Formats: sequence, structure tokens, C-alpha cells
Amino acid sequence: MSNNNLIKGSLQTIILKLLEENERMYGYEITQRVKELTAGEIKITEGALYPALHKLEAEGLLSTEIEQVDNRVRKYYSLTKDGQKEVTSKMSELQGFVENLQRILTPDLKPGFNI
Amino acid sequence: MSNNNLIKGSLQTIILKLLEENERMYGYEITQRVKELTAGEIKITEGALYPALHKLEAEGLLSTEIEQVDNRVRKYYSLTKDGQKEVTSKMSELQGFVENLQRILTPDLKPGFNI
DNA sequence: TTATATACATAAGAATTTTAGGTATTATTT
DNA sequence: AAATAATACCTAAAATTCTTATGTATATAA
Repeated sequence: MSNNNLIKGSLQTIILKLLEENERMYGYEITQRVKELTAGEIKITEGALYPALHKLEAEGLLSTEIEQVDNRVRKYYSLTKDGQKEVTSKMSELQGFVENLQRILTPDLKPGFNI
Repeated sequence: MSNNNLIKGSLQTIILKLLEENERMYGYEITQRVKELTAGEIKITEGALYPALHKLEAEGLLSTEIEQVDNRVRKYYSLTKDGQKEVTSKMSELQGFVENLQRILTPDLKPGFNI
């Protein structure tokens, strides 16, 4: 796990959104899914991921179940009720931010453009 | 000046891009332009802006001229040669990151979608 | 005359991430 | 058989970037 740049601030949203789509996932699985979805361009570092998961759990947005698979411990995360509400909120926050970014960075384009 | 959050790291790109479009700008002007372009939704704080400008100047991407306007000091920033190259690089980096973000967060959509 | 706008700046603290380590099992390669 | 990579968790120091709070100073508006 290493190098990307950027991502700062969007990691929580990524975690929550992936869990909205997948019911439950474990940490390592999240890193692999992101790598796969972005053709290896975004690599979630473990030093960023695990503290983020622990924080979301401490905030009551995620719950955990530990399972034994092939003598290896897996810690599965799922959205709580509060977590489910938070996904929507965090997603529209991020979407709004990206739209504003585009307004700043591509001043020629009008609303409703293509990337 | 207050609250935004999200995508820490895009401030440098914003500064460089605005200077690519405007030849020269001073700090306060940048905060106002961003506020105006985003209908007040993104407010660049001075505590973030000035250190960022100083850092870009220290890296040789920006140059400065100080001017007196109505008894008030203004510090105008312009892109250096290196700065001009860096805009392109930073812009495609950010654009690529946003595309990857969309791949993670909107798995239904195919490349070339609308925001 | 008091507050707001313009215009710069810094410094403490918070939040997030990178880098670098650590443990342990299983699978693959040499 | 031994070494490496992959799977799977974790933490801690340092770096980076941002917020919040302050400070200075002039001009304008209430």
C-alpha cells in the first residue's frame, strides 16, 4: 500500500459509500475494491484506513463483527442506522464540493457539463 | 472567512489555475473570486491562503510584486515559467482524481457521464 | 464612532495522511 | 526447503493542510 496524493477528506465518504453498496466489508477488502475500481490509481494506505474505520465506529456510524476465515481473523464492518443517514449527507456534500471545484477550475463551462 | 472542508490539497491547484486565467492576482482578490464563483459556498480562509501562497512562491512557482493602492499594500502574484508548467500537471492530477472518485462513488455510471 | 470592508500576516491546535514499523497465517516462487 | 508475496489486522511518529484565533493598518459605511 502506498502513494496517491489527494483523497484528503474523501476517505470517510468512500468507506461509507462502499458499505452502502456492499452490506458488509472488511478493511483489506476495501483497499482491494478501491484499487480495482480505479485501475490501481488510488491505493488506500492501511495507516489511513484503519484509523478512519475506528473513528467511524467510535462515532456510531459503523458496527463490526469479527470472523475466522481460514485461521485468519477478519473484521467486518457494516453501516448502522446513523451510518445509513450519514452516507447521503456526506455524498451530497462531496458532490456539491466537486461541482464548486469545477466552477472554479473550468470557468468556460456551464452547469450540466461532461467530464 | 470560514468553513468548507473536503479535498485538502486542491487549494494549490485552485490558486495556480486562477493565476493562469488572470495573469496576476493578490491574495484578497483570490478569496473574493472563489466566493463569487461558488455563490459563497467555498470560502478560502486567510490562514490557509497566505501560507499556501508563500509555499508556492518558495517553490518557485509564483513570483510577487508589491504595489501601493490607495495607501494600502497589495502583493500581486504571477505564475513563473515553472508555475505555468505546474498548472497543467496539477490540473490533470486533480481531474484524474475526481474521475477516480466518481468511479468509486457512482459504480453504475460509465465514463463520460454528467454531474 | 463603531462596525465593516480591504489587505497583509502568523501561530496554536485539529484533522488527516504518509511513512514506517509490528504480528501472524497462507500461498507462491525460487 | 526457504524466501517472498499476499492476506489481514494494528499502531505510532512525522508531515501536511486546514481551522480558528489573533494582530496590524487604512478606508468606508452606518
